[in-house]
Amino acid sequence: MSEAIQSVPTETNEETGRKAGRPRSESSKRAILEATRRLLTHTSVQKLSIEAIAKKAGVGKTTIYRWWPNKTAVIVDAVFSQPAFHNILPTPNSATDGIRAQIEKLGRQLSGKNGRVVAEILGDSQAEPEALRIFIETFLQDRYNSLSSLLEAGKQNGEFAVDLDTETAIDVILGPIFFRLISGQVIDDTVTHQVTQLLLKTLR
Amino acid sequence: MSEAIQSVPTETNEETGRKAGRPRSESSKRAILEATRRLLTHTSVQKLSIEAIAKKAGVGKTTIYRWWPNKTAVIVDAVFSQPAFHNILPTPNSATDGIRAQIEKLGRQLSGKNGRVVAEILGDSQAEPEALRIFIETFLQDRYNSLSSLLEAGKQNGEFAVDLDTETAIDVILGPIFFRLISGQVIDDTVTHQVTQLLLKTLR
Amino acid sequence: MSEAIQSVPTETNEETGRKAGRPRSESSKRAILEATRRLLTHTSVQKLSIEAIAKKAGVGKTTIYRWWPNKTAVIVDAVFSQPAFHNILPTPNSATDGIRAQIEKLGRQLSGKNGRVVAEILGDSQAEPEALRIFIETFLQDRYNSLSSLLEAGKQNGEFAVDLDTETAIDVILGPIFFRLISGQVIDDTVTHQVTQLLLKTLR
Amino acid sequence: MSEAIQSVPTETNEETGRKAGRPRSESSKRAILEATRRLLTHTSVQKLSIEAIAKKAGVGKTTIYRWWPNKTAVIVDAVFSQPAFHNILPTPNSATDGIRAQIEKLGRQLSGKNGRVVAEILGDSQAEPEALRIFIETFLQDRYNSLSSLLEAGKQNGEFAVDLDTETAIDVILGPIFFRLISGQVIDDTVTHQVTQLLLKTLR
DNA sequence: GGGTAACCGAGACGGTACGTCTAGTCTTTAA
DNA sequence: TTAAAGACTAGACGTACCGTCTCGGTTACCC
Repeated sequence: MSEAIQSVPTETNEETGRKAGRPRSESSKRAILEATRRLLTHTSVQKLSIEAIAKKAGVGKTTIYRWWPNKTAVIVDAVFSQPAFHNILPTPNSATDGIRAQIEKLGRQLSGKNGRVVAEILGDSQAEPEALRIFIETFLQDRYNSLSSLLEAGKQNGEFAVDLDTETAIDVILGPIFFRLISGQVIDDTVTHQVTQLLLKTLR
Repeated sequence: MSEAIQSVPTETNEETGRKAGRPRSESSKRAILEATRRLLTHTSVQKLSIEAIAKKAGVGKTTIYRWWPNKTAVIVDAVFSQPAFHNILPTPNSATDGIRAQIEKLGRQLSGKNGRVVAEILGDSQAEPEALRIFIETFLQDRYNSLSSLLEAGKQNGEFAVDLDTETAIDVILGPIFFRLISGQVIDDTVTHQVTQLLLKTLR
Repeated sequence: MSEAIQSVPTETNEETGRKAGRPRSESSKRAILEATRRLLTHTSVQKLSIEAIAKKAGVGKTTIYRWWPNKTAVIVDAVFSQPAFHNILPTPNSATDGIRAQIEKLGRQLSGKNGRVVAEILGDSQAEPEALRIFIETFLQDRYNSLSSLLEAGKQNGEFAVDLDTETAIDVILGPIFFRLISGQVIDDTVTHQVTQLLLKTLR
Repeated sequence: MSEAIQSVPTETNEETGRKAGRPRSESSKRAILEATRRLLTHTSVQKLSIEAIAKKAGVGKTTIYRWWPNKTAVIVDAVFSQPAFHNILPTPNSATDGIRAQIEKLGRQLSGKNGRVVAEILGDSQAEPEALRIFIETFLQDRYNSLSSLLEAGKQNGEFAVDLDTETAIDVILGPIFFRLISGQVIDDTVTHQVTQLLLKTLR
């Protein structure tokens, strides 16, 4: 999202590397994302309005529309740019451990207030494919790729069945957590642990 | 007021169970649900408006608000009252067969256009707990109960592991299908078949 | 409905003048008028709704519509059936005295809260000729006729100029009071007295 | 929010008197008033809706509500901004002539279709003091002031009685015309002429 | 005393308009 | 050229009443 390049109009200053005209205000960007996060603690994604964000951030609506295509994009940006949603995990000892770690991390990310917000974003995205695409690219893709690698590795080193279909396996791994999320059920360590136990049996 | 004794106008008729006043128009109800279904083939759940339904059904807005608390309730009613969504399955030969049948039926119900509509309803419900409750009661509960019974039976007759946690098992069974639904991936017979294969191994 | 012609159904009883069927409920009528009066102390004529009257009177809306053609008719009935609006004055000693009495009585009737209600009724009637007709017949006609008689008598006995145009004279007599009413100015004894003084000079 | 300092965006420009932001659209304003006038030729003031005006003018409802507090304000604006309602009269030879001219002008303004509209506006205003205030300021005040000046002048130069109460005199002058207006009687040159004849006698 | 006609209350019906809200766009001045 | 401000069209929201209708049920007259 951040430094989206877009067009090359009006020359460039050779020395400073700056473009002509007023530069983009980084403080406005920060204010918008911060305002969005704050507002999300009190309102649902659907009820959150661009106008409210603009007002809270002390920013014109146009400024928001200039940098993000729609409401969902702003929210996705605001939510998933938070450190808690970064998908960095230590290199695992085994594929099994890696998958276990992935599920548990996901479970923690989707629990509590944060989980609710993600559910609402995901819910909102059901109506508009473009928003869903952004959600997937920003949040889901990473998890998907990690799991894919782990599964392939596990199949090669004998941890998992060789004839295991990777795509299906990923559905079975991610599905239960997301199902609990969208059906309004609690997600906590006990739950993720039990799911993991059951699943790992399957993959062998 | 004064001497206006003249009978007590029978709040509710004890015998017939009828209330005073003009009775609800069944034809209006039908028109509303039918209009909703028709409009959903061209519009998304979010973009569908009560006003459009009223206009299409030739009905006053008030009539809709009188009988349903909100848009989602109307849509849930319209969609899930269709025969395709009834959860009637023949008594299975075994718990395994029963679960397989449930997954495949669910897969068929959530494929194609119908699936998209359900996804949008579910998405919409993420913002409002009341809507989610309606969705669960109307659609999910039945599937949940059926699976619960089948799993218990399977545990008793030795088809499934005795220490299997029923709730977790259900999450793992329903999760993958719903995950594909809300992440915008195709759901078809091949997919459900592969998921079923993988899962049934787990439950033993 | 169907076979309309046949027989002459019950017409009217020759002797008693009663029709067949349940007679009009006098208690309902009273309740409606009373409720209307009560509500008018808190609401303006325009904001007063038939539904509110029906509810307050414990009466079906149909009953109101059966006996009065519209809201204004009910209100006119409710307001002008009050004793304070009866136009009974003692026989005057002279035409001059009679007119003076008429103006002062009118002034008293159109002062304070009652005046406001009449102004609102009159205001409402500007939009619908039928309502205006009812207002004139119920309230204005009497005053008009009385003044007309007094003026004719005055012309005959020499109190007023013989060439005085009666219609114009009435406009000039009633006009000032009503003008103050609708332009929101106070109407009290001082005002009516001053108007009377000025007018009576004119008529000679 | 944080360090979003960057200038104070100049609430109002001191020199040009312009505010920040897009200025009011004069063409929308014209379209609204024009649409209102057109619609008033077919509908009564009460039945005229803001929605109809907005639609006819090709304007959002919000734009109307932004600039006028209510329906009556729009209509008063639309009606009384017409040249026919400007109160410009040549300097009269005498106070008597001046008052005669005022009455006749008023009579012409309140005759026919225009008169009906004014009556409806005035009627509507009976329910809401704010609307009445606007009506008085926009239409009545001018006439009132003119008459007041003429009467004072007449009293000084001996045309009228010195002890004449100005306020009462104005009530007596304006009253008859407005009374005919709101009681649905014709207003034409004959009528105004007769009223004038009668009144001018009084004032001496 | 049974028939029947007009009444009654309750309240649902198709509509219209309200005044508010938000979306996404447009137009201005200032930086 | 971008920013903030704020006006613009468009259209849905949920509410309030309108005047009509359709029920079950109640009188009061008529034969």
